[in-house]
Amino acid sequence: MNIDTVQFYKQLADETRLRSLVLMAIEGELCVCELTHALGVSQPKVSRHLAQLRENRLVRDRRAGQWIFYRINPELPGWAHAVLEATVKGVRHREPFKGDRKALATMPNRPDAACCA
Amino acid sequence: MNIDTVQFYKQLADETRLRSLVLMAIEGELCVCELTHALGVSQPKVSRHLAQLRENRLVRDRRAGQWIFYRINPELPGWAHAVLEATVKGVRHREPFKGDRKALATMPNRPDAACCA
DNA sequence: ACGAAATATACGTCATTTTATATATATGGA
DNA sequence: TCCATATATATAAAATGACGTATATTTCGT
Repeated sequence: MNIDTVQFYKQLADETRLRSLVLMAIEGELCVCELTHALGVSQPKVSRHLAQLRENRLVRDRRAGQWIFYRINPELPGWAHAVLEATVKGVRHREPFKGDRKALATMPNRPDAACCA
Repeated sequence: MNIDTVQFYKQLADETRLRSLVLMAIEGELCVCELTHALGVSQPKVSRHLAQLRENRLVRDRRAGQWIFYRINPELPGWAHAVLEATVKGVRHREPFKGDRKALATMPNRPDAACCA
């Protein structure tokens, strides 16, 4: 797959998008409400940033009933995957990324991506 | 070394800065006039972006006579180096990065970083 | 000390990006 | 059909970022 390098990095250059990407890279598919809860930001804010990630093809979405699950686009070029992997390794034990996973883990009534396929 | 992740990616999210970083990652130390020539942009533009990279500690500078040589900061955290390496591997054979190296190679009166130490 | 070359900074302006708030759309269940 | 939940979009204001042009600073050679 092809991708503009600067545009790719512009997507990583925002806290909301970066935290969403790191969380998806670690946890796999996540729906908007899970991301909203994990990051502790407003729903429109998450939604807008996810739309931007989708437009730039960093992520893909899938509707499952009332939920829409987002995941890292598996068709990203190899170097982009490598960049994301290196980032995750480097920052996953730092804040706010660490706290995001904790908040996600304690979320009540969490929809299960696997069961809604 | 410590670095803010979003701030790091903001530095990569601009064409002039990204081209400069990729060129430095491949060629090693470069002075402002070499970057100006290679990228084909104005001197103040290059200088301003290099200053920003220095302020965010992505690069270090070294004065050698009338020239100031910039290089990737070797003290960047490992994951940041990995990100840069992956990027270089992925984009070095694409434009404009490929052309930047060609323009640098054909630059007349190029100062030699090694001889000016 | 003076001029030339290399580099840095200041200023005003324009374009892009992000945000909050409000509202619209879509889905599922009663 | 009606309501609740999940998600998306519109709008306008605010913040941020990049740019060209002009000028300042530093260093070297004479």
